[in-house]
Amino acid sequence: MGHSQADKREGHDRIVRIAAKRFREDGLDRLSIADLMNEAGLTHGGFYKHFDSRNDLVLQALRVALHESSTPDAGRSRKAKGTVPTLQSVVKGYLSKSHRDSPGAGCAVGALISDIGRAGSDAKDLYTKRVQQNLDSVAALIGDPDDSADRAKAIVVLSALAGAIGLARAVSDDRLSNDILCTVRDFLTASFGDKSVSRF
Amino acid sequence: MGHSQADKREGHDRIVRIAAKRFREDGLDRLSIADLMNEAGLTHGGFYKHFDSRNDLVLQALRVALHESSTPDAGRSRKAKGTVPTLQSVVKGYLSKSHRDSPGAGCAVGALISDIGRAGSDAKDLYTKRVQQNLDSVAALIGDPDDSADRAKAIVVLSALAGAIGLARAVSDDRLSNDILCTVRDFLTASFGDKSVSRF
DNA sequence: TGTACATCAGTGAACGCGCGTTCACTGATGTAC
DNA sequence: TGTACATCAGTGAACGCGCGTTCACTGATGTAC
Repeated sequence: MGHSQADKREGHDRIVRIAAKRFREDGLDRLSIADLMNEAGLTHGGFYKHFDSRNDLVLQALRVALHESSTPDAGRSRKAKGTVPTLQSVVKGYLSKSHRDSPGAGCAVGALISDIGRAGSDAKDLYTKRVQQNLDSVAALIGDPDDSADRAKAIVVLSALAGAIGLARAVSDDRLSNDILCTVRDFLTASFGDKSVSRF
Repeated sequence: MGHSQADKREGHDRIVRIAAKRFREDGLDRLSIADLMNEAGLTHGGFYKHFDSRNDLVLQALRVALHESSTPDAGRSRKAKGTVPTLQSVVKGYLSKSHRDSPGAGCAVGALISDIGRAGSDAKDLYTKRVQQNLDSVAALIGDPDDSADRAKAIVVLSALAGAIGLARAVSDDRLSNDILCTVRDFLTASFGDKSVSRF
């Protein structure tokens, strides 16, 4: 338990990273400061040496969660992360069982979709920027990010991805959950996967 | 403030309906029993004459929320509700601004998608049944609910609807929010709207 | 139809608990000389 | 290089508050005679 400046930065980062994970798993409301600090190996009193308030933490952790899960990477396997992403590889990773079962390490746009609708405007703004960036990335994978038809396709892809991962996580029937993952994955790769053969 | 059996039933229904609305607006965690009873015109102590516990309320209200928002109707305008639903009319209602802006009166599958993933198995089971029913309804609108290709299309439609309404609510940029609504609406009606010209 | 009585929906004070936040304190860190 | 001192990350008790839940009580309802 050091007291140096480097120790503080390290502790701060650890707290934020844990929160970024827990928020994606449990939503923005359920994580208590005592639990968080305990998980970080600290006591709850020190929290305010790092953050102005709980809401300050939410914003910082949300920023980190959104950052470490930029869509083209979220859910992709470690192996796939070294390679050049394609729409196929992104969709395959996003709608994988491992991504479904590890929301804390996955895409915050998908994991927090209902929560952000009820959150403050600062959180919504952060989220919105990430969605815009994701639309750009996906549009670039499909074709030309400046082409409005490709942007439209990207909107459809993002909506289908977010809806499918959410439904797959919500549903208690394993067969149905897997079915949602596979069906939407196959549909998106078939419809948008190949730049030259897009049917939309 | 009557004390008759009819009064009790009426009060019970009122409490559950208010909860069903508030849960869709604010999620399953934020509604307090005191607030709920107050909104129903009662005092908090009487709550346990109606429910075993808060979780009992959650389950009853979830059941009602899921029931009064079976997908083919959720979000459809009052005018449209009298007519025979088509995929077009359902999609149009679901991805309308009025549905986006009134989650408390809309589809619980969309409004609670993140929340149910973190809820208990009873809640997940109720939700899952509704999703299955919605898949059947949508598959019937597209073609044959027993045909696996039409079922696959229904899965895509439901995922896109849930993702689009969630994103449209989460995003703070009005232009983007409207764009998501319109783009996904146009895509779904163009791709699945006409039974004879489906391209998937 | 009228009376006596059991039931029970609704009331509001009270409970223990966990929450976010504050604060006086400790002791390692980093700096000035 | 060694010493004195200011800083400040981390500690843990304490705060007020709102939560879900319990309970003794009230008085209208519904029933038995």
